[in-house]
Amino acid sequence: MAKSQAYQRIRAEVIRLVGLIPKGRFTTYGSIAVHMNVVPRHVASVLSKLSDVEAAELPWHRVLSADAQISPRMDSELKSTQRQRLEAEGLSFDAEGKVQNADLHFHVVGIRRNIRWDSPAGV
DNA sequence: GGAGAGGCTTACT
DNA sequence: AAGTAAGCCTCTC
Repeated sequence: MAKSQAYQRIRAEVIRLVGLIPKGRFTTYGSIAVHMNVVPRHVASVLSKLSDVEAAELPWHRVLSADAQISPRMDSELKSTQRQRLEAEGLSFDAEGKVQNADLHFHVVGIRRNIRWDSPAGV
C-alpha cells in the first residue's frame, strides 16, 4: 500500500497520458489535470517528483503550460532541455518560448476543455 | 500533527 | 494589457 493511493493514481495517470503523447505534439498541465479531475498543480508536482528513470523515459517535455509555453518556474536546465527536445521533435519555438502553431500540435488528452489560444480565428 | 511549498490556472484589479 | 491574489490537493519537513 502506498502512502497515498490518490497520488499513486494521479502519478500513474500522468505518466500514462504523457507517454501517450505522440512525437511532435504537446499538451498542457491543465488538460491532463482536467482529464484526471485533479488540479494542475498536481500534474506539475508529479512531473517534478518523477523517478529518475521515469524522467528519462517519459517525454515530460511534451507537457507545457496553459499558453503552450515552457513553464518559467522550471529549472533553467530543464527549460532548455525541454525546448531542445521539442525542437528535435519538429516543434518550433518563439523567442518567448512559445510553441508555434500550438493549435496544430496540441495533443488532446481524452477530454478537452475550452482551450483558448490567442487566436482560434486562424483555424 | 501543523505549517510551508509545489515545473499551474483562473479571475479580478 | 499586465500584475496580483486566491485556489486547488497532496507531499515533505
